Amino acid sequence: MTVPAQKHGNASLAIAEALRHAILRGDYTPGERIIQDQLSAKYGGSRIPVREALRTLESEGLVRLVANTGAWVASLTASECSEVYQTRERIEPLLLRFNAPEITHDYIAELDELAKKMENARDVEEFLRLDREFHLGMYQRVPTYLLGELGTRLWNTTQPYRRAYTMLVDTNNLGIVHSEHHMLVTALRDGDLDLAEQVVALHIRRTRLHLERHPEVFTIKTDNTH
Amino acid sequence: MTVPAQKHGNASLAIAEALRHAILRGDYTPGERIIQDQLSAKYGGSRIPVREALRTLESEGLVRLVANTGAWVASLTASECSEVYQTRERIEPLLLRFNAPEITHDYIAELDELAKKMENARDVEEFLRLDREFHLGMYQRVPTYLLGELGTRLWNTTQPYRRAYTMLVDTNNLGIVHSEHHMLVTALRDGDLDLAEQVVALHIRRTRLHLERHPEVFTIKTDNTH
DNA sequence: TATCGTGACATTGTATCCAATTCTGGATAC
DNA sequence: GTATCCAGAATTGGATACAATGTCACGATA
Repeated sequence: MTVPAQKHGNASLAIAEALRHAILRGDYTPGERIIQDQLSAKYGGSRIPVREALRTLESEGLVRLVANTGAWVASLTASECSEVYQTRERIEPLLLRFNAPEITHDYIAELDELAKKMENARDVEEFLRLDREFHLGMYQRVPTYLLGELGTRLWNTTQPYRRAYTMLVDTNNLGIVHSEHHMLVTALRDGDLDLAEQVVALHIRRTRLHLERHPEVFTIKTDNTH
Repeated sequence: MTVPAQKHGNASLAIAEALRHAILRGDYTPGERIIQDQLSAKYGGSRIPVREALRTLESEGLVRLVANTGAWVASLTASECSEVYQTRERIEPLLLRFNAPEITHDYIAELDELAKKMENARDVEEFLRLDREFHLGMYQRVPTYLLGELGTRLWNTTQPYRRAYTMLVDTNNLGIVHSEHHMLVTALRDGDLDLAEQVVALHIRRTRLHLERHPEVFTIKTDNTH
C-alpha cells in the first residue's frame, strides 16, 4: 500500500494515519519492532516523514520510541491496562456530560440501533467496530479541546486487549455488556444525566475487573518488549 | 544558550526540554509564533531535531502545529482552560489515590513545610514554584503509565494563565488557597483518603470558578492566534 | 476606496548523504 | 558448555540542499 501523498506537507500525516489504522486493525502485534526503512519503503518516501509519524503515534501512546535504538508497537502490562481503565472511569462520564447537549432524540435512536446490532454481531471484528462507534461516537458530538482526543487515546491504546478479551469470551457471552448499553440508552432517553454517568463508569469498571481476572490476555505480545 | 548534545540521539530531547522550560518560565507569550530556523540557530543544530522537539511539545499541548504553515506557542481560550480544570478535577483525585501508598508521614511533613513557605512567598514566581512542587510532587511518588504525565500536562498547559491570575489577585490575597492546602495536609495526616480526594477536587473547582470570573486573564496572548 | 490578483520572499516539508550508535554472530578464552 | 570480546552489518540520528507551500506587500482594476 503506497500512500499517494499528493501534496507536499502531508506525507507524515498520511503515514501516521495509515500506521495508526494498521495498528488498531491488528496488523501489528503489541511489542512488534518497527523499522523506519520498511515503513518508508511501504508508504513511499524518505525516512523523515516516517520519523515524524512515529513521534506522533508515540504521543498517542500507540508506539514506543527509544533513542538510538528503535520503535515498537506499544504493549501494556495488565496493571498498565488497569490504570487506563481507571482513567477512563473518570474521564468518560465527564465526556458524556460535555456532549449531553448534542445527544438528541434522533441520536439516541441511533445509539439504540447500534446496541441492537451489537447483539447480533456475527464476528468479533464487527462487534468491536460497533462497540467503538457506540462509545466514541457519543463523545464526539461536541468538539472539545482535549477531552475527545484523550478519550480516543485511552480507547486506542487498549484496543488489542479488548480484541483478545472479546475473542476469549466469544461474542454471544456478552449479555451484561448489552444490558449496560441498553441501560445507558434508557438513562439518556429519560434525560437522567447523573444515572447515565454512573452507568458509563460502572460499565468500564466491570470490564476492568473482568480483564484483571484474565491475565492471559496480556501475553499476546511478542518477546522483544525491551 | 547552546545545548551541547554531545551524544547522537539526544538533540531533539534536549531542545524539547529547553523549549518546554522556556515556555513554562514565561519567556514566550501564548500565541507567539515559533520559527524553526530561529530555534535551530539558538540551540545549535539543524532543523530536523527542532521539528521533532516541536512534535513532542505539541503532544504535550504546549505548542500548536499547522501543516505547511508553522508552529505557535499554545494559547487557551477561557472555555478551553475551564475544560482543562474540569479534567483536572476528575484526574487529580485519582492520581492522589494512586500515590497514596507512598505519601508517608515524612513526606506529609514536607508538604506541610511547603504549604507554610507558600504563605510567606515574596513574589509570584516563588509562589508558583512552590505551588507546583506541592501539587505535582505529590503525584510523582509512584511511577504511573500515563496518569502522571497527564497530570503534568494539564498543569503545564494552564501555567501562563495561573501566572496571570496569581499576579492579578496578588500573593497575599490567597487566604482560601492556603486553607485548602492545610486541609489537604490534615486529611492526609489523618489517613482520610476520601476526604483528601474531595479537598483536591474542591480546590481545583473553586479555582476554576474564580478564573471564569476573570476573562481578562485570557487576553494576554498576542494577536497572531490563527 | 475596497477588492482581487500577482509576484518576490520567508518558511516549512522532504530527499539524500554521512555519522553515531546499537545489534548480531562468530571466534576465542576459560 | 558458557562467557567475553570484537569486527561487520543493520539501524537510527542529524546536516545539508532543494522543492513545495504559505505569507504579505504592492499595484491594477472596478
